[in-house]
Amino acid sequence: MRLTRDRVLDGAFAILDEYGLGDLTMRRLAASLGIRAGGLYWHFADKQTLLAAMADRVVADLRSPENGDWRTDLQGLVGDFRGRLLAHSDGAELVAAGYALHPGAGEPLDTMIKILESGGMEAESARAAGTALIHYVLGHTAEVQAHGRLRAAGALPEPEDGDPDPEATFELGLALFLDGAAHRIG
Amino acid sequence: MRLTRDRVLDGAFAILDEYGLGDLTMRRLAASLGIRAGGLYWHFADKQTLLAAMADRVVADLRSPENGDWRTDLQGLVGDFRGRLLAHSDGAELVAAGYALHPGAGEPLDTMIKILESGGMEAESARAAGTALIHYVLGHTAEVQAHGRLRAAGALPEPEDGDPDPEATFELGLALFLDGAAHRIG
DNA sequence: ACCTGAACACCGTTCAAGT
DNA sequence: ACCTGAACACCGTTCAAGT
Repeated sequence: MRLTRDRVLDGAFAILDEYGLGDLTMRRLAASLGIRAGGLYWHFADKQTLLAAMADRVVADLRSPENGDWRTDLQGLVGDFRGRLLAHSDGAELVAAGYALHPGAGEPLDTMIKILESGGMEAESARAAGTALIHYVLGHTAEVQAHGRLRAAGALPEPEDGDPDPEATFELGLALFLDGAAHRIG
Repeated sequence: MRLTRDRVLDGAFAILDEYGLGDLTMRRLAASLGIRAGGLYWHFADKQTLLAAMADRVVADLRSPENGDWRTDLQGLVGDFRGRLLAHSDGAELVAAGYALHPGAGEPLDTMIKILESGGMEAESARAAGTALIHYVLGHTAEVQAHGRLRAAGALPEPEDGDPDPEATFELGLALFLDGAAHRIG
């Protein structure tokens, strides 16, 4: 059976989730699909385009809630966004890399801006706040996933009882951010 | 003359600043130093170790101000940190990559925590706040530098008059963050 | 101690040619 | 339209051997 862009992406995610971003090579992907590396270039212009398409799929169709309470809405969106990143190995790194290409990256930023504006925040502040929030989520999640990878490889010790829970740390940082936004809204 | 670790690092920064992180290869670096690629492995265990040493040098000896006003101190530290990243091409990406290895990365995080605690913030909140702030600075700066690189390569249009100034956006996001911290301090 | 020479096991990408 | 075969121009890393 001939391949489609979608089936190539399916194969790419299979390798990503089983072996990680570092082992996702064009030659390996091609082999897993039963073709030669050169054949992939009929479906995607280059590797960067393929990775961008993967990033797009990871964050596609994020729910854009409409409860009226901006804080709850934003919290829900961030949780959904973060959940998508965590659903794939190196998901945050993948999305962060694609993020540099098409600046806005559309999906999460625009919705965040809308939510903040609906809460009464001025346009330019809302853009800055949304950008900051996305950088925070991407950075924190990428670090969590990187540590998980290193730990699995034995390059990092197992977490001890004393050290901070990443989940709790994330929520604390998010709360801090939301407090800042609330202060700006007034 | 025989090489030292320091002179290898000098050569690495020369390539980084002139050609970018993507062109910083072991073979290219060796050639610029007048040796073969294999010779580099006497000075550094592998490329990752070399990059980590570069990242350490970028953020080495950050000033840790002590004015008493936590907000001014933190703003100064962040400005210094960000300045260091901007001083080298792809500086933010370099430091962010090294950041995943030794989690705390020492330098900026510990100082931030101290400043926040001196302002009266509880320990766990201070750690979360510092982590969030570093992710924000790294993420925002990496994006600014990536756009600069893409623009230089003609892959991104020149900035128009209407669109937001990255510097102003950064300051807005930082102010928002500081407001959140102030709220938590009470 | 510091580096060469040469190899090993890979990469991404291109492109004429096949079907 | 979709892919092969084969090449091009690279990578990081290892390691016996040289000086």
